[in-house]
Amino acid sequence: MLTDERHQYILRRLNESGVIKSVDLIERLGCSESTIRRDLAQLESKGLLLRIHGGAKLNATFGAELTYQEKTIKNSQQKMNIGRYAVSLLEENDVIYLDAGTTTLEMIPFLSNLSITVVTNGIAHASMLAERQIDAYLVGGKLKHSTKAMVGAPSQRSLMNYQFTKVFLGVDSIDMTFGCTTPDPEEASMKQLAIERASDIYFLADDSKWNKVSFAKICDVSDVTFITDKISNIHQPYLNQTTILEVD
Amino acid sequence: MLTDERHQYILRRLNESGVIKSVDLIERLGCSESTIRRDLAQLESKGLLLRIHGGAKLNATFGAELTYQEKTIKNSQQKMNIGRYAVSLLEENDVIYLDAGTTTLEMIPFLSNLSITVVTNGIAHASMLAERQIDAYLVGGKLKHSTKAMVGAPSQRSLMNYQFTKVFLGVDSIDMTFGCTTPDPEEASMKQLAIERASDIYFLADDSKWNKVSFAKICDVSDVTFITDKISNIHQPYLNQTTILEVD
DNA sequence: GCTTTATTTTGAATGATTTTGGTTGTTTTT
DNA sequence: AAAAACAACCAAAATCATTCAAAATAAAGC
Repeated sequence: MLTDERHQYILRRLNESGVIKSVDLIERLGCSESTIRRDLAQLESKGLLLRIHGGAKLNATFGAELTYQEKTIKNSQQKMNIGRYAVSLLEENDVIYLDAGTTTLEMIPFLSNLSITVVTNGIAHASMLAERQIDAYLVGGKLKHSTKAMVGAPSQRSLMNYQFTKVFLGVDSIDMTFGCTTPDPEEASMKQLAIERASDIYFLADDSKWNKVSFAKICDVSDVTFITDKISNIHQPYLNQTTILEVD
Repeated sequence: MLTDERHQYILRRLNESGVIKSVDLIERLGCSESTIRRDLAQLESKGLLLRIHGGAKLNATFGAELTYQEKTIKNSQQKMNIGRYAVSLLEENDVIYLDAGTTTLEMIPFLSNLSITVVTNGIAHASMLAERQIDAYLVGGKLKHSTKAMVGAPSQRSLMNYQFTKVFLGVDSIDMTFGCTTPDPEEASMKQLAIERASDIYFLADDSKWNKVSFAKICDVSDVTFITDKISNIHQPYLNQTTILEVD
């Protein structure tokens, strides 16, 4: 990984979130503590960020927005944690399905050097997998512009050619009574089909997804396993009805 | 491989991803470290990129915001002309196949606002088509890392679901007696299959592709129509045996 | 046409420079 | 006081600029 790539990643991450931990950068970028420390020192000397104990934060000129940013930071760090945890569930020679979506995208940096095969319906996912030289198959079909995902009948037919050991899906909304839902019915169909093609189904969901309902139903909460954080926010009844893996 | 071909490839990769590693270029272009270094130095002196330790990045003045089209103007007038000409052949409601590869990529900027449907096996193509909100279908199958193209048996099966009005293909080498050839047999198979699925077949080829031979044969020169420039460089016998459209 | 002679391009070798990951011991936080 | 994070340093690795000879290409002459 190039120095400039790291710098850009750090700044991007910082801009969308406001704060970043060194340990997260070390793990996510896959380089040593020294390197990250040097990166942060260099960026600070250019006035692009302020170092704090344990990481760095945005230059204080944007002070007013900090509260909003602190929210988004959590989301993006959360997603990374969820991604890492999801990958830790994998075993040698697994064949997994990676649903299109930003949360599942966070799994890919952790997939390098594992002997697994990935099937996905996300263009961004495919591109990232190719760059990291991970064995991957892409589901064919109609390209959905807004999410760069493959959906529709041909995609579903294409998906039926495969059988998976584990399936990782993103989801928009989770509700105890209405189940898992998402705005686009065609995406919901794809997810349903994937669910039928493996026994281990994982939904990746940060805490913003809970207690909401969208248009199209995917499945009931009792059918799958959730990988999430902030289990404290989740209403008690969920815990009895579903399997929830908490990411620390 | 010609100097200009390398330069164009470097700039294209740069436009796609923003940064590029020297080692990647060495491996992909199959030439020595010195050559790549010289290339990068030359392109930097023209102000087309900025060298960084380990590779190069986009010139900040070009910025990420410049459209693909604008950047291409500086880089490769030739291929852009070929792309524009190819698009001028399209009619309302055409269903076309766009082969993966850098030359066919040049068609996409001109496709906006046409009511056509595109099928492709290139990840980069799909991404670009989605950004421009062009109706597109992606062929499923195995992802080839180096070219980000879909190849192999599942892709071929996937391709057989479609029928096209026009097919646009890239090609590595053209020779009057050996026909059209390309280094990877699997890519050759994909092209062959596409050829069978339409009556109007166009090969996009700048003048560096002529009078060369690669490993895997696609078809004879008499079977297809070529879109090219610099017709003066092309040996006379070609003109009798094939259809060649010259781009001005 | 063919051969010989410049010119350009390329790849390898050298040593200088930069980047990197680990180690040390110190400082900060809990 | 223990754990985590830190800065400073060092040696190994990667990348770099420079040089030079071989190879490929173009030009000139026959």
